[in-house]
Amino acid sequence: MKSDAKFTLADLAHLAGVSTSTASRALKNNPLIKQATRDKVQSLAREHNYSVNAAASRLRTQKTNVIAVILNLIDDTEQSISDPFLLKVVAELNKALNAAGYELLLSNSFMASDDWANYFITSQRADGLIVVGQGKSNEKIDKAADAGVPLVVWGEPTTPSTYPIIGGDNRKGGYLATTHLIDGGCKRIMFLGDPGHAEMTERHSGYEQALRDHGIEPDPSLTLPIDITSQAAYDCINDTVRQHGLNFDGIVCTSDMLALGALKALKERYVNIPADVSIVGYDDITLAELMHPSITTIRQDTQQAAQKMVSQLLKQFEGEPTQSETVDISLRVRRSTRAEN
Amino acid sequence: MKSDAKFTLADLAHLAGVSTSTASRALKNNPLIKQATRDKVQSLAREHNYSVNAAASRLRTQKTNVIAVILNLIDDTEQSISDPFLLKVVAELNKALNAAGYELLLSNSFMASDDWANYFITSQRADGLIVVGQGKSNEKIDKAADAGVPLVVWGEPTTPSTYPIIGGDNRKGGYLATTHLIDGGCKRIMFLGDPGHAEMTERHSGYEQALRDHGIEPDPSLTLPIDITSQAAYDCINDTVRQHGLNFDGIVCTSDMLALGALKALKERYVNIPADVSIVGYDDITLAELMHPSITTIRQDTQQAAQKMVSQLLKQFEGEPTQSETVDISLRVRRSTRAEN
DNA sequence: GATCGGTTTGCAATCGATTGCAATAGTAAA
DNA sequence: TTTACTATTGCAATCGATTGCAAACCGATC
Repeated sequence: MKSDAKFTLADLAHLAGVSTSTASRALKNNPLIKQATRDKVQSLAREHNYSVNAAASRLRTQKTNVIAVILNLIDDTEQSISDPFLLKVVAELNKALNAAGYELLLSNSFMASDDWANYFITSQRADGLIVVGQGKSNEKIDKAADAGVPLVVWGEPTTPSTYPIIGGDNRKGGYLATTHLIDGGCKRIMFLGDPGHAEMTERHSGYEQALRDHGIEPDPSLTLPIDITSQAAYDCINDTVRQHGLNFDGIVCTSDMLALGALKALKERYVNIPADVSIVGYDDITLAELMHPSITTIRQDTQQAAQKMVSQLLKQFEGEPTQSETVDISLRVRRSTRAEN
Repeated sequence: MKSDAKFTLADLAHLAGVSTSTASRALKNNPLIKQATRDKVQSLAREHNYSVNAAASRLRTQKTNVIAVILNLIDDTEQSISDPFLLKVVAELNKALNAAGYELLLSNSFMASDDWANYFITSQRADGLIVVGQGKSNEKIDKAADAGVPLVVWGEPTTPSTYPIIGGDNRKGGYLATTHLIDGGCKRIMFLGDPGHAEMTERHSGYEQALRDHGIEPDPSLTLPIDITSQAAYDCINDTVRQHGLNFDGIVCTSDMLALGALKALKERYVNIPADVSIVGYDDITLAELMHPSITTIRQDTQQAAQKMVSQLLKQFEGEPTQSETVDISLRVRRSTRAEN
């Protein structure tokens, strides 16, 4: 179409026969401006494909309308990047942010400099941060928060913090999963996850609580600390079975990806799921339902999560107080666990 | 830490006892400036956590160093957003872009206005676009390209276009997959995919070619057009088997997600994979290996893809000519297909 | 000491939109 | 016709960094 020299507000104003101030106000429907003038300017703008220069606008208003979303990956595990759950969260965030008039700048903890406050905020690249995943240390997050950066985290909501943390009720999740296995008749239930994560620690507490509530003393040897990748789960199950035989009849996994890895290892050994071993996953990724058997799991409402995160972030812009919040979780019973006895 | 009023280049320059011009040049290691001055300014900058105001810089230089990545989803299928493959591509793009000094603004075809040129480029939100997925119509892409937007697409590379398209050799992929099934003894091979996609059409051509090359006349009734979601594949296989029985012994799927859906449907009917029916997927997502049986698939090198896309985009900034490119693909043989006869 | 070539630095304009405040137009009342 | 307001509009400064061009500086040479 057209690709003339750039068409600025000044040009538009000139065409409309008004000043740039009027044009600017007219474009944003400022009631100071007469309706007729507004209509005229707006239609000319449309006609000439005018669009506000974001750089100039940001400079002047000191507002970017951009939120940086940081995937706070643990190591260079790569794997974590392919966890569908994280990406579902990002997709939902994208939606929620757009609905609120913000754009999403994607980043991750390897890429971004360590000084988030400076890199994103001081430099006016974004107005706030959403950190997906607490990681094993809160150092960078705390540093940014201390510097006054508007900030929300997806993680374990009960973690003491100066910023709001949104997440599922992980203790309850662990409890639900474990109880479900017990109800299905499991006696020796394994826990698979990375205790370095606050979320996982909580799930583990729920797990132990459930056992005790049902008169089972937790056996520490059944808690296996591993990275949250399916490969790690696969290897871990293989090792365990090789060394101790099938000394468990249920597994609580801290993510569906782990469940998939465990499932694979067991199937290859012709262990019947769920008859011999029942498995519960976490997150309810799409794949959970597609597996054979489909995987019983704890679903976290990612849409609600995204909305809460965005809302808590916006509150900070308004100077309102914020707080950590819990999103709904629920047990999705499928075929990888036995029906209640 | 500190949260004084903002610290600008002027402040920095003042501290260093130089002008802003000198300070600006010193920061970017401009050889015009004496080394000693550069060092001084730079160390002061570090000391005071100075960081360039991106908005101001962008306004002045007319360069944002941001690339918008648009997930060009078909409908509001939602599903497509959860396809791990697309997200893997985005992750790789993020890496490649960062390496080239760019940031990634994430968007999708529902969110962004229809006028990409205006919304992203004219408004100085980004310097260029990377569109992931051709979608069923090239309308928006063509429109943006016509407007002179630097642009790269992930799609079918042989599509005639004025912009570079990066993608696997889809015809070859379809051919490889089909040939592999034939080699394994399959006689009646089904093709599952959405013919609305240019990529899928090519894969289908490869499929037909392979059949003919092996003396099999393609049976049109074995080509089933479906949306690219596992649910669609699941339903489709169920319908087919219900209506016609198991009138096929191999399936070429245009994505691993489809393969998963098909696999599930067949397993539920106690069809033995691969003995009764062999399945080949496409994309080699992480899950492909974790399934039981693991899924034979066509792997597309996403890292290479991302690098090529970024490189083709940068070329446009340099005014150099560009061209569509093909990325490596390869057959990953796993357990969902029979060994060669 | 004046001149010259090269090295460093600073001046001032510029990118485009926004907004506080002043100015003008418009209307009704006096 | 003035006055008194109110409804509209415009002026000009501002956001912070960048850069073409001119100026200042430096040591060396004549």
